[in-house]
Parts: sequence; C-alpha cells; structure tokens
Amino acid sequence: MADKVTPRSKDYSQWYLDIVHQAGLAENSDVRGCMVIKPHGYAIWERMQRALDRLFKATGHVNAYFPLFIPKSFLAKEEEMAEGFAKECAVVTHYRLKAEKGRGLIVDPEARLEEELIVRPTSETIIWNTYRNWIQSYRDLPLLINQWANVVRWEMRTRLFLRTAEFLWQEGHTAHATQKEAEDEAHAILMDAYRKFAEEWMAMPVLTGPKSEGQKFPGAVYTLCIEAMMQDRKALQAGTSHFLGQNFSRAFDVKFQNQEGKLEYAWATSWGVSTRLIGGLIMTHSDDQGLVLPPRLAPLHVVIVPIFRKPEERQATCAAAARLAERLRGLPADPWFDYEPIQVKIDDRDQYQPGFKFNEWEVKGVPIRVELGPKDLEKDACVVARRDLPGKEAKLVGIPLAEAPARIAGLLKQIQADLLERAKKFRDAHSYEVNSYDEFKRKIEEPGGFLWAHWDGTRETEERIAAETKATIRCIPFDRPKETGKCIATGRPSAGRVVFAKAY
RNA sequence: CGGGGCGUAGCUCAGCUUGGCUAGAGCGCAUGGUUUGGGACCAUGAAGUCGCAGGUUCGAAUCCUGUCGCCCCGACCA
Repeated sequence: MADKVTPRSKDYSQWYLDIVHQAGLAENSDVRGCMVIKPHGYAIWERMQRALDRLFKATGHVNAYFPLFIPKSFLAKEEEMAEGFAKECAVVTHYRLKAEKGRGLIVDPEARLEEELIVRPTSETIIWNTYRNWIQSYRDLPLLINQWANVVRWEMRTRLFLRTAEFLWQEGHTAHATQKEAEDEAHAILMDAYRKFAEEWMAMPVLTGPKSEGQKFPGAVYTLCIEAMMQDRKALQAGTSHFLGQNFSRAFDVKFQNQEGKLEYAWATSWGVSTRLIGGLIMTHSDDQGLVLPPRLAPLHVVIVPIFRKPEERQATCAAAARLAERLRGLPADPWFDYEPIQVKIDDRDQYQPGFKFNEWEVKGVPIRVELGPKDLEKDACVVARRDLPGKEAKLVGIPLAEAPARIAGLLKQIQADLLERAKKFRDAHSYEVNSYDEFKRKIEEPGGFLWAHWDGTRETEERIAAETKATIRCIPFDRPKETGKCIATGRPSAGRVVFAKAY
C-alpha cells in the first residue's frame, strides 16, 4: 500500500499539501485563490477562535461587526495604507446583473455604482470612520473592539491556509486617550494574547518584538509580531499588533475632549491573527504519518477503536468502549480544557479493519488512540497510543481500565508540553549567531534557520541583504542580548542582533 | 505578472508523437460474501460533454489558435 503522505525529506511543499488533503482540512475551490475550509479544518479554527476570544474578553475587549465593503475614498484617506493595499484589492463596480438572451447573465451597464466599493483587505478605515461618531470625550475611551471577519487580498500566488485570496481572521481596533496607553495595548495583545496563545494552545514557540521599518504594516507607526519557525526552517509571521499612533484619527478626524477640555486626536492600535495559524500549526508539529495536533486545539482528543471478530466480541468491546468514553467525558471540569469535556469518539465501523482505522486517525492528528480488544478485556485493560510518538513501539499496553481516564487526561497535558518542548528544541537547534556576511550566505542556504546577526538599522541594507540572499529581518526580539557590534553587510555600527530568515 | 510544467472517472495516471472500432488502468465508491490486534480479499456494478471556446478534417482526447484553471520557480504579500 502506497503511503498517502509524501515524506518531508522528499518534497516539503507536497508534504504540506498532502497533510491538508489527507487530514481533510481544506481544499482549493473553483474560485481562484479561495479555499473551502472543510469541517475538520474549521473545527480547529473554532477551537482557536474560542481560546483567543476568551483572552480578548478577559482583557475588556468586546466583539462587533463592520461592513465587508469599504468606499474607495476611505481607503485613500490614509496614504501609506492606500499605497500598501492598492495592488491587491477586489473592487465592486456594479450592483446588478441582467439576463440577456443567448448571453446568459451580464453586468448591467446601467447599474454602475456612483462610488466604487472595495472588499475589505483590513478594516481600519471603515472602523475609524465610524469611531468619529463614537468618540467625543476622554470618557468614551478606551474603545476596545474586535471583529471576527473575512478579508480579501488579491494574491498572485496562493497556498492553502498560508496565503489565500480570502481568509478568516480577527482584527482588533482600539482607541485610546494617550500614546502610552495605546502602546501598552499593542504590547499587551502581543505578549499576553498572541504569544500566550501560540505557546500555550498551539505549542508553537515564537519570537516577539518589532518588525523593521521595511516590514511594518502600511499605516502603522510600528508593528510588533510573533514569529515562528516551521520544520523547513523558514519563518512564519504568525500574528501582528500595530501601534498606529494618530495616523487614522487624523485621517478620519477622530478627536476627543480631554479632561482640560482641549481637543486631541485619539491614539490607535490594530492587531490580527488569521487562518494562516492553521498552516503554522501543521508545519510546526506534523510528521510523515500525517497531522499532529496539540490537545488543546484538537477537535477530537481521544478515539477508541474496539477490536473484534465475532459478534459477541463486538458487543463486549463496544460496550467497554462506551463505558470508558463516558468516564472520560465525565472527568471533572478542568480550566486547562476550557472547562469542556474531553472529546471522545468510538470508531465501531465494521467495514474497516483496525489497522486502517489506526492510520486514518493518525493522519487526522487525534492526540490519543485507545485500542480495546478481547485480550485487553480479559485483563480489564486497554492499549493507549500517543499520536506524537507514532509506531507500535510507543504504545502503552496493559493500562488498567480503572486508571485509564486519569492517565489519558494526564497524557493529553504531557503531549501538549512535549510538543512545545520539541518545537523549541528544533528552533533553537536551527538558530545561529553569525558574524560575517560569508557565513550568513552559507548558513541561510544550508541548513537555513534563524540567523541572529548585526545590522546597521537601515532599510537599504535590509533590502540589499534580501535581494542577495532572500532572507529578511523577521523580528527585532524584545529579549535580545545587549550587545553592540558591526553590521554583517556594511560593517557600520549595530545596536544589537536582529533575526534574519527566509519566510513564508 | 514573467519563466517552466500540467489539465482524460471522486483521486493518481495511460492513450496524443504518427487523427480512425464502443476511451482504458489502479485506487476510491456501491452491492454480496469471506475477513478483522498496523492501510484485507474475491465477485459483480455504477461512474468520463477527454478543462472550456473556436478552427482544420469525411472523422479530433490526439493537429492549430485562443482562453480558463492548477502545480513549481521568480517579483509582491499575513
């Protein structure tokens, strides 16, 4: 039987496509660049949404919804943003079709919109246009709003989850009375929501810090990011939090009266993570057997495969499986699982053999599989297999049924911790301090990874290095060691090392 | 958007060079039976406007033109 997943060593991008397909996460649609997110993929997104939404709400944010369409003139108001997004906007020009004999439906030339609408690539403009009416006094601030939405960026080259023309995300848009408060917000979202979510839910270690001037969001004063390393040693920007200064309040004339009665422009932040995280999740943990999911984001935690030949065996093993499932679901509510019951499925289909089922649930990434057959029942025991340690060797045999629920709950936590630890070790093993441009050029090609190097701080040098090596500055880490030096490319003074990598 | 490759059954592909019977295979799917502790087997069956639109021809999956889509490499980007 041929393997259904191309090994990473043979063809990494084919491996990624195989995982997405075989695990049933998404597929390309008939609309160019747009994907269909399938139930299993969407279930992962729902888990992500829930965890993030709780983090946002816990810090006083509320959800709202703004329109999909943005008048073209709004986008034009903030110059940097207009420039940054102009090249990838979908534009609505008409509001009606008509049926014409022989030609089917055509765009009605008489139904041209007076002002063209663009499909939001991001919502700062329409939101700040709305905030003008919502903000009059310092008492209206801070305004802490998030929206869950889809956005469209007309990309030339797309990859499922990582870059699609339409994607799902959340975008937070906050307004504050002072610069400091806005900067604290951008920082807190990055560290207490995004970094925490990446590490504690996704088990994906991230670097945190500002982007270089050349990599920041159009319209931002500065952009903070979480940056992760994928298994091909390329970097993935996994989330961004922007301090927008007064750029949008000036563009949309959002002023408030401060305590002294003077008018001031409001201070802004915006921040977002998208379905791209699912791509990051895949490329952080999965293996040549298929998807590997961290338990806290897995839609299904445990699959129980009863093993039987004769009808009596089927009856007995399925009954034992049902009892075990009930006990797992009945474990006391645990904040670690968001106070939700452990999700358990019994795979009692009889048209498939156990071996087939094992492989199928492995490719789908279910963290724990329990095997329950006649031989186990004789000993009141079961076999427990961890998805993150595949193969027969790693199976735990003879786990007494009485202890199984507690053992399994403990194992789920252990798996989550081990995945993060493994990913950290991988990243650290592929992070290097480099001190010469020659070494930089060599290492970026082979083996690749995060290169911590000195940089003179100029955009020209970053662009030159990118042109010559394809590596860009991913992050200027908050926690970089205090160490001055000389720029690897120009020899000019550097205030500290920054992280270069090839990126998605 | 530039360079390269590819579009034939749900999936992977053969057939195309050199136009000609009713367009094939494997996997998957349906039905029946035998199986079942790491991707079972046998039998029967359903399933394709050959990406789409023109053209050449007595005749086109096959030749020509255009077009759309997908994959890989660049430029751009979360």
